[in-house]
Amino acid sequence: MAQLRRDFFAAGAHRIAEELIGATLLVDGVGGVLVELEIYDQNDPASHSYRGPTARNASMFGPPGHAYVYRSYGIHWCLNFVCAEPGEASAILVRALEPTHGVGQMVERRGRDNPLELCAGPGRVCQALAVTGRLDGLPLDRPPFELLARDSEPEISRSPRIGITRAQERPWRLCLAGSPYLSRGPRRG
DNA sequence: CACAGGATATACT
DNA sequence: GTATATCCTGTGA
Repeated sequence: MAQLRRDFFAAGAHRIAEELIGATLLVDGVGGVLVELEIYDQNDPASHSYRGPTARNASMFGPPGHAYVYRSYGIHWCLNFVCAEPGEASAILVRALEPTHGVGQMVERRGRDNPLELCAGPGRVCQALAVTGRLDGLPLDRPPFELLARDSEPEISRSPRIGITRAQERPWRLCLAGSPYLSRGPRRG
């Protein structure tokens, strides 16, 4: 598998997200296969970047190929990949992984061992991979991050995004079709 | 199934 | 300043 360079992200988030389903994400050697992603672009009322830069979302307006990590509901962390298309600040939210590397460490960090729930949800992914605000703004092609391109093209299913109230109709949740590691079933948005 | 937990942002007074 | 909403999850009913 080839390491993805950060200029891979200097394109539209929609196209990039399709190419990332099935790729492998590691943080300090711990991680797995990306099976669920959501797209947020600047023309999107549900995106943090919609109303312009703030202290929290500054990374979304920085160079593509970097991480945007934000605190969710005051408790959890959520990891995004910053993308860029002309005139936009867009990002891809990592919602679920299929655990493949360092499963023991993930179980230890999460305090739970159900493999189907280890990384099924954006907050769980960050807990299992020890992603916190200290990684906000860091490049994705340097340690502790590692992104490996997929070997073959998977079947992708699209559905509405989760946990938002605006622009719910946009089918910008991308899943690896049939994966049991999703944060929710492939149906029902 | 309902809801607490609690950072960050926005919309009000 | 207060109030309300949010890219969520574990716990207890």
